[in-house]
Amino acid sequence: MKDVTCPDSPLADLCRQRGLKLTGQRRTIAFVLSDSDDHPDVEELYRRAVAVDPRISIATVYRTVRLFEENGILQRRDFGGGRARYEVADGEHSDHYHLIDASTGKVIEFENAELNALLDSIVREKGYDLVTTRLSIVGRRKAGGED
Amino acid sequence: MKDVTCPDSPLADLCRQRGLKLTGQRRTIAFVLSDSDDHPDVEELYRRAVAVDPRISIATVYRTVRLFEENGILQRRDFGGGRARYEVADGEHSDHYHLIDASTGKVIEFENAELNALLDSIVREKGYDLVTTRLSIVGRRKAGGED
DNA sequence: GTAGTTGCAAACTTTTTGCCGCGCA
DNA sequence: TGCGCGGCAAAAAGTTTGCAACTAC
Repeated sequence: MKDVTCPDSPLADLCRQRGLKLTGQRRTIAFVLSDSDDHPDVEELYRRAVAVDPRISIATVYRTVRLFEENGILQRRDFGGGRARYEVADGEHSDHYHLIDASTGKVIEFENAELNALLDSIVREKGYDLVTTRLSIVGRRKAGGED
Repeated sequence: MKDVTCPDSPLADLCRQRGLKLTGQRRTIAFVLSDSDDHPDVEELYRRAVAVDPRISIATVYRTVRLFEENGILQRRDFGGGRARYEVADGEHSDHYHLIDASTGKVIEFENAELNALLDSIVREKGYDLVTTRLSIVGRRKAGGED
């Protein structure tokens, strides 16, 4: 009995496109991920997935997250703090970066074309083609800034 | 009996300057670190330290590395691969970045003034003061490059 | 029908911690 | 001499895996 606990999602489609079996658990995890615009770690992902369908174990979340990463569906990020965090890989080219608030740990995403170009030229000059950039800037809110 | 297993080192001095007790183990670890220009993880550090003085436990390496980090002597880096890696913090301002060879995993350090300036202005524009930058670029050696 | 997937619990890996004797300042 | 440090081994925290049952295709 195919007992659908949650609807399809863009990530579920991607999953099919890559020829991966779309099990109930994967559909759920894909749904949760499609619905997230932050950078959850595995435990947080597990919490959200269980809220949708309690028949998911954390081992499955780990396995799925790894599978999705290997298939270019997810990207692993490391913001310090010991646990891996994940976000949807937005195709080859909307490179974005992370500004981390030093006091709150909050992650702010941003893009910057000039930065893209500069990084590209630096790497090229050293004889490499740019594959991925991982940039996190830790910053402290300037005195006089709004709360 | 003060039984010196290894000489003082720039990091040992720094250690004293911060008012930290300079024990034999710390001197050894400081020595090993001063002597390293790569990015060892704790286990590698432990291996190198034990080679100098076998009376060191891995717990001490963990404790020392954390202590040094808290005192701005070391910086923790995350190149993926699960374990934290460390390098000597070169004072406030010789910010440098890492280019990681996608095929070999080799880490190439570089500096770039233009990049420093651009990052600084980006962060400032968002109302923050730059504290630290963590930038790793993964690149693949261009076809036709030397080996 | 079958190969691939899941849940569970146990194993593993990396890092932290409690306790007590010891060494640095 | 006193307070903090280090060794040891056990515990925590995060992640992976073996196995038998199950499910998508």
